[in-house]
Amino acid sequence: MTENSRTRLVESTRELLWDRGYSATSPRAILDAAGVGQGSMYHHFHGKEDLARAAMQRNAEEMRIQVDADLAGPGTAVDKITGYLHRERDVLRGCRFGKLAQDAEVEASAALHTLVSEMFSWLQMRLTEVIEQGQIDGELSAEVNATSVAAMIAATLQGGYVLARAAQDTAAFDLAIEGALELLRAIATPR
Amino acid sequence: MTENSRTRLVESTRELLWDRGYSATSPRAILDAAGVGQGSMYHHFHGKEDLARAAMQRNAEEMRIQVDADLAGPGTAVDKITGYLHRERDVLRGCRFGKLAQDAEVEASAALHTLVSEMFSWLQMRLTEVIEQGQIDGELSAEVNATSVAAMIAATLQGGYVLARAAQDTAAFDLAIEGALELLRAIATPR
DNA sequence: GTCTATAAAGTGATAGAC
DNA sequence: GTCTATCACTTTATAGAC
Repeated sequence: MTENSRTRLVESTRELLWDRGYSATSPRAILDAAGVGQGSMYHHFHGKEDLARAAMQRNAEEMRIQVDADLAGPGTAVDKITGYLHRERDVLRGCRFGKLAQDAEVEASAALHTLVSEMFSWLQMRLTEVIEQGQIDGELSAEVNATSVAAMIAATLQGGYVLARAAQDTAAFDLAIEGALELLRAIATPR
Repeated sequence: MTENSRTRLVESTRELLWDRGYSATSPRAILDAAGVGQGSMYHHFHGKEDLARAAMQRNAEEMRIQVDADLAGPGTAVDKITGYLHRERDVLRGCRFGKLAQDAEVEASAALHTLVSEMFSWLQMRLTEVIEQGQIDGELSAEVNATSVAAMIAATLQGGYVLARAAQDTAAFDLAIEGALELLRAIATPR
């Protein structure tokens, strides 16, 4: 049972980080959610920042597995990106990393910010690879810059979360994704 | 001089809201930045929320004027949207409204959330109008859904801010914008 | 109209009992 | 390894002097 409190702390932190971000998440709220005392947290972790780091590392592991599952599957580049963008998401809750990227206290913490930064640069690299392969295969126009299209896709996803949250309606997210895919198909050669 | 303290409070709040969001901005920080005492704030406003509302209303006025200036100018639909997307921005500071859309305390306040929500629905409406006019003029393909392309453009902008902030580098923002414009031009008929 | 003093509650962290 | 008690500090807000 030695690892049970630790795990519960990390899982509670992951949920609270997702809903309220880092700055607005108090150790007290984490302890209440995990159902453990304060001493337990300071035994397993150095403090709030250290606990958040552990939670974000778990998020990164899961995210990489999910993205790889979407992008490494069979089909064309458009199929892969469509699969990635259409994956079921908790849209109104937002992106676990996107929310933290905007958090001033995360930005002020090198340890925390690095995790966010690396996640997004890895994602854009993976998307770029898929688009470049599509160009090599003659599926996508070689005229476009693969890096910028990859950035546009990652941005549409992140911005879709923002628009949906502003409208309190997932429709805005779905529309943005649809728009990106419509335009992506416009640079695909009919086969 | 009766309005001087009030104005200074609103302006300081606008800056702090932009940098730290709503939850993380304390009345104390606002007072320090404005250089006025606490009684002054509670004389002019009911409290933190009321002051934030006044600051966000000012932001909304400015935003509408700027967007109208970009989109109501001369040129084609692609020209207008290119002008809007290429407007000089303080990218690493992010979007005044996008940041607040993600703030849990803003979402919990009907008065504050409404301002964010109305801003984004108005923006998407204006972008949709421009794209629809481009389709009527035969400049843009009638095949695409104007509403979804408008959502994609708004999302690319918001997401571009997120990516740039994550990378601490405006290049990610510029790439995303470039990608969106490349694809937009792909549905424009050469003239 | 603006100030300072103060309050009650919450913050992140430490101490020490068990 | 986990608990509760406590700390110094900050939060949003009110009271009352000037």
